[in-house]
Amino acid sequence: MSAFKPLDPLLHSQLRLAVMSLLIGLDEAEFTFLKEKTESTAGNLSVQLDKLEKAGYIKIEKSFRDKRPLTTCSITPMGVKAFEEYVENLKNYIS
Amino acid sequence: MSAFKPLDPLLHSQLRLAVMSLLIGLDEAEFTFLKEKTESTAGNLSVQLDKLEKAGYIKIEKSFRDKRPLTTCSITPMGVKAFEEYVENLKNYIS
DNA sequence: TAAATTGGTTTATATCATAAACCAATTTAT
DNA sequence: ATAAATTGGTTTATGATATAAACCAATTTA
Repeated sequence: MSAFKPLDPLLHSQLRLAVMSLLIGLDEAEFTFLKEKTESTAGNLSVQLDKLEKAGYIKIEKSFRDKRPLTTCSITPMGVKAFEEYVENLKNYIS
Repeated sequence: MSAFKPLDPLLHSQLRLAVMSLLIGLDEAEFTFLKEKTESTAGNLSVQLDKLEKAGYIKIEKSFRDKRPLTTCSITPMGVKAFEEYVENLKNYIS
């Protein structure tokens, strides 16, 4: 019991975890919203969103609004599962 | 409320967190015990213990037992505080 | 006395997080 | 009209980090 299960390295990152934490409670979120909430730089956020998308944890949709580019993110079922598993595993470390 | 407070980078590491998690429940622990429990390599563990010690989070004592080197670790009050704060901050991310 | 084991440390490497630099388009100021 | 600033990002560079691999000294076993 209570062994230290490995923590998904993709989620064990402050910014990516914060993003997932936000997305899990929302239908979708815009790039700028995530940037504000996480207080990250655009560059860092862009890179980390890419990684989450490549892992299949989030979906990224690009469109235009008021002639401006608009990036919208949402968590996937895979992402939800990964997040929940990460949290479960983490509990062994902090309880 | 529920802002993403920064996570102490020294604790936001799987192995170091596991070590702290073990030490917080014990008076002291031997190197080999930590190695077994965390399923880490000796090299990795050695490096991470060094970092925790340099941060003042743990105390490392070296002695001999049965003519063999014996490394014993214990958490410091500073370490306890840092761990507790880390856990508190982490909760914003996973709840 | 050679080989294996114990209990580690040091070094090398590959990955990661992050910031800095950049880019295209739009809006605002002159 | 055009230059400067802003928006909404992406790409690139770099320094830190985690980890494994190599190493070392002493002891024990074959």
